[in-house]
Amino acid sequence: MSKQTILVVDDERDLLDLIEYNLKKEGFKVLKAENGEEGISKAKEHKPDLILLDIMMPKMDGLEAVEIMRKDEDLKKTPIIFLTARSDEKTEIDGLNKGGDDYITKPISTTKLVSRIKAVLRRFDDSEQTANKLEVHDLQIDKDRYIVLQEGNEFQLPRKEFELLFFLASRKGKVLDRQTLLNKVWGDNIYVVDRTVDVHVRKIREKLGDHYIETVKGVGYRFKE
Amino acid sequence: MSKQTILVVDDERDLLDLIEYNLKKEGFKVLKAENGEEGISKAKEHKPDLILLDIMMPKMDGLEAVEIMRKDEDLKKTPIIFLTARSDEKTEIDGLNKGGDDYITKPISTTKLVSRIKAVLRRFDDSEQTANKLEVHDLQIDKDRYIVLQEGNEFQLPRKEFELLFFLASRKGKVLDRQTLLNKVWGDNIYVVDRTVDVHVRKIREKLGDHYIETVKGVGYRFKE
DNA sequence: TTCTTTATTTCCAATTTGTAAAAGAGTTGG
DNA sequence: CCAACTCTTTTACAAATTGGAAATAAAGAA
Repeated sequence: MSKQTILVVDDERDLLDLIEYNLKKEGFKVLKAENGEEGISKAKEHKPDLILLDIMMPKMDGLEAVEIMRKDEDLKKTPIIFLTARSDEKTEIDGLNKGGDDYITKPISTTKLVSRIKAVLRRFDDSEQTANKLEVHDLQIDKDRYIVLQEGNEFQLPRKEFELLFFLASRKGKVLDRQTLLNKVWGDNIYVVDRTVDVHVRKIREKLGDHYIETVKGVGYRFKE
Repeated sequence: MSKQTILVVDDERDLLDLIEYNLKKEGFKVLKAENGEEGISKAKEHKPDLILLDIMMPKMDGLEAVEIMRKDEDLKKTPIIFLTARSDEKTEIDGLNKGGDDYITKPISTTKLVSRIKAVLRRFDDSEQTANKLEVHDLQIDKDRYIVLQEGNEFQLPRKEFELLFFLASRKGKVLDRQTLLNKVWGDNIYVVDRTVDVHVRKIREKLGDHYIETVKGVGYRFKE
């Protein structure tokens, strides 16, 4: 496995360095940013595996930053751990509602920090990497171009439909329940009703025909083998 | 799968009832408590699958309660979701450090509440550890695909029939009485008459032939060895 | 035979999915 | 910045399937 990258966003430079030192010792690649804006731009640029985000910062605070990140397609699924001073009694609590995945209070025990990071990364690790091009039945699904070819015809599916199709097709034959699909395709911290999956399945069927995705009643959906 | 139990601890009786109503509608079993003490004792007694815990309560508040629960062997690993009023700016943030697993602010959208609960439960569900493929006699039973293969022919059994067959086959040779089958296949707190098993056995025999499942009169059924 | 247990059928209820339509978000181009 | 689009999500209702209870028949044991 290649080195995992962690972006640390905090306005205290000393703390930033301390964290960097400890994470590097653990074999992570570390990026630093000193405020929300810088954090966002570095996040977009480097797509880190995890973001450590201070809540209290000048310019743009952590909560604002999260809201923006969660709207970004690429960052939507990136796990975020908040850092917060224990005495921040006024800090908004709903950081987790806004899309954080864990919470760590300062002062920080570096041991704890590392183990929390590893725990969160583990939770988000979907090791199941697949190639970017799939050929199944008479379909060619190209994730680089977000395009589906069916007997020479080119379909440009909307993002969610495409990703759902891609995920199902990459696990051909396996029945996947709605919750799994939501977690894997939509992301772990996105909460939508599971019937949303049905609607997308229907739209895919509408465009490509209904012989690719099979319904397994009471269980979920399966890409035909 | 059997019904999952959720313990809701909150001092506002109206809210308690509202949550109960919505969770029951979703098929959860619901326990209620109106303060921390009651919450702890009910938690110890019933070992719920998840606890929804209000932070602000008279007598013993949610954070105190969590601390105690986390010291209890049985409750240590039970996921906890905190409920908190949006305006509780003074509420201690470190609930999550003390062992909370998610945070929900009031006023509560019941749709969101339910999906968060399901997400957390899912994260904590480590039950899926059994092999998913069985080969017995001339049958291949594949739980990933929810498919049974018999000499090249593919059967797509309805869920209950499939699960019953899978369960029996995975305990080849062992006689299982109806009640056991009901508990294991239907779920612990589902109450149906035990003749239901007979009907499903018959349907399986109808499709795959009656030489797989043997009747042991007065006792139950056995998958042929 | 008679009593008990299981097999089988049938019917209805409950659950699950399909479908359409509307509301909500986000984008794009003028 | 607005208007028009497209995409996403929710909601409501229809359609399809599954699951369960009851009734009757058949089989086995005493």
